[in-house]
Amino acid sequence: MDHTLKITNVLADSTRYSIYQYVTKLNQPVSVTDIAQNFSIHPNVARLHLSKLEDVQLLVSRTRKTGKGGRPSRLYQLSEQDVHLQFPYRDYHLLARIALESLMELGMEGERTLYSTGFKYGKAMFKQNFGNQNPENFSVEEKIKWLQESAFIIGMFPNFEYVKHEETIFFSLSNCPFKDLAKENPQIVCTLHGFFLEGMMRALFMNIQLKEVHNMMEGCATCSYKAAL
DNA sequence: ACGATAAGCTTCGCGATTGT
DNA sequence: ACAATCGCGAAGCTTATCGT
Repeated sequence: MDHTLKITNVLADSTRYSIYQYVTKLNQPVSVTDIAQNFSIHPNVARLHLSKLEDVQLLVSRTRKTGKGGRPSRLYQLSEQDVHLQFPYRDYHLLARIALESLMELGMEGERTLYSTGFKYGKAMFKQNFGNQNPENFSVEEKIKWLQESAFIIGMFPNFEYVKHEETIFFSLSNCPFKDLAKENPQIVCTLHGFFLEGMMRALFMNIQLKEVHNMMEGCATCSYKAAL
């Protein structure tokens, strides 16, 4: 069967799609038992769903020795390989590469423009979703909730932690929407992503300063940031 | 080497849904 | 109305690892 058809077929099942989203958000390997418990389904069914997702390379699996004896359990996690579906066919990834390379040709000026545009788009992205609200009237916790919802819309699943006495928000991203491009040019793309995120946050927190703490391109499980309010 | 253990795999049947 | 397909659960089988 055509690979595209296979993917649509696999994701057409709502349980399977939910499992895929669950694994994406969790950003941790899951076992058949985990899925069975979380979705209240029989382990056989969970296994079937997971193996179908693996079949189309949305997930990959490996075995885990328990150290307790017994057959090792199988752990499923997100595939590093990106799966794209576009109808009709479009190649925005190629367009992004062309645009990025063109900007880099312009040197420092191009780089600065890239970052300021990223910032602008981050801010606009947030305002597009929640622009009608006045941030003045809301608590930090409520603002964080908005940020989280806004990030969900564009495929990021951040975990926020607000440390009140330090006036600081820590957060980590398990899924980078720019990962594909970041692999080719981590320095530029990750910085751009930082500016984009800062733009999003600046829509809510007027004086926020964002700093990258960990980067998944350097082998960390997530990208994490520290934002001083 | 072998038994115990734990987990995955296979097969079958049931019921619901969809297609002809 | 009937056939085909699919999701699901149960049961039994197989496989891989550990401890003795």
